[in-house]
Amino acid sequence: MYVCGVTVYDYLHLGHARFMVVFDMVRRWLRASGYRVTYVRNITDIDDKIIRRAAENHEPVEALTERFIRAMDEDAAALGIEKPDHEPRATQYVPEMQALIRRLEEKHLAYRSASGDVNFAVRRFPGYGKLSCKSLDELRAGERVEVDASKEDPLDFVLWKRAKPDEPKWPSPWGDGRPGWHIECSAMGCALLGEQFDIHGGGMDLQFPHHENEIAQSEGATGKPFVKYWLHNGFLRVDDEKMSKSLGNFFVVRDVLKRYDPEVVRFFLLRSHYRSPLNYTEANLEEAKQSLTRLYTALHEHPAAPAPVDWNEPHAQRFRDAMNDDFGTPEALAELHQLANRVFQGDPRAAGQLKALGGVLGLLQREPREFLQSAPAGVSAQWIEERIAARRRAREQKNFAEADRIRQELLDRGIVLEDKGAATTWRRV
RNA sequence: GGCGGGAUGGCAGAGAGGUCAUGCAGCGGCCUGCAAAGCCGUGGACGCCGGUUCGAUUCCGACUCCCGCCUCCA
Repeated sequence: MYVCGVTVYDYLHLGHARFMVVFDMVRRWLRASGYRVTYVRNITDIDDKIIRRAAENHEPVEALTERFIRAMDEDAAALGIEKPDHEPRATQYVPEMQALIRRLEEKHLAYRSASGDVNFAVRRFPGYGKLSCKSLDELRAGERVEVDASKEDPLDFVLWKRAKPDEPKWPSPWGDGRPGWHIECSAMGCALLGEQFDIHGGGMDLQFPHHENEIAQSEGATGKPFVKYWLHNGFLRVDDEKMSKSLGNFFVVRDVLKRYDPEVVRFFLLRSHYRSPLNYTEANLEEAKQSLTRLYTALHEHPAAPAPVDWNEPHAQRFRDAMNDDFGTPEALAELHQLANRVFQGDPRAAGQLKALGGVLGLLQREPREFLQSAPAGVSAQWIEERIAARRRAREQKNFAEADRIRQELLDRGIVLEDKGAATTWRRV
């Protein structure tokens, strides 16, 4: 499985988090289903925006990309995203890209333009547009952007860019330059997974032109079908508009994680189907938190020993059916709630299933207490225990006014108390 | 202009030709010193107009509205 990764010139935003969580889920489900999965997620570490940002910062390109790759790794790990098997960087596969471009030249699918770039000739590749259901004559290239007059067809895309002054460059048969954006995925997918592979993923917006171009490059060069299944995740929206850097309405993952537990964010992202648009609002995140808290509360009250999933059990069967039907995580999560209901009703086996099935989605693996008591701002556990002890003394003396005052004092700091008979436990709001 | 996707109860969000989504919120009860958590019970929905059908929110057609892509974008 190959998934188009991130161009590393800034911190991850929630849209990145969504595709990374989604394909992490896909990989986990395929693995749980018994498939051997090799997961490749590339890193684009050379492109116009990176070069521009590095220049603005007065730092070398490599320093910029290294910094943001490290930041990406931290954010991804926080969200419970497992490392892919391979994370190839574009700059490490320039020879493979050049070899691919040469094959395209031999097949007369690529040409050098007057500007010195090497372009792909879309009109000479018969299937162009088949993935996105577009026909070349329907597309309006240049309607919103000026077209390079040296292209044979306005929709031709660049494979190799002629070097400009003060930009990173590699020697090549076509002179010094650097690769175009689309060629890297064809080259790296081919290098790591072969000329044909099963699954290719990415965001909706990559379907055209990026993935269309990948097909043209790969199938043009090899003459063989490139990918069996294409998966495109829906967008994260803000106020019902696409969230993107160009619109400036994006939320950075690390900012969101200052306010929400990373597992809540993961849960929020899996609550809707991967192809649906998902609206980011404070209220939705809050709701995801409540919902996940209920599941952890069930595991807290009835601790479950680690155990494999019992796939013969009805809840697990429905969970599996939901996941097998195009990765239906909303229904699968509903099944988790059904199990939590069973746990609260006193079914001890349900807790084990709940935890095991949660694990399949990368959820519910923490100590419940740790989740329920995570990050109350500015207070220590000792102080909380001291207040609880003071309240217990007040209650013993039937001084309920004082007991309630202490409870409110804690609530004002985001701590909720729960009396279980004589004992009192606490959790964050 | 072309292509594609969507409209579900207060909110989020699944789904199926006629019996429950699920969670949060609401309401009644139990538990509790009072709460919280939990339990029991409960109201509330399928954009609009036609058609097919014994029956459609679920199928078909028109309409309205929303969103995405056609430019870098997850």
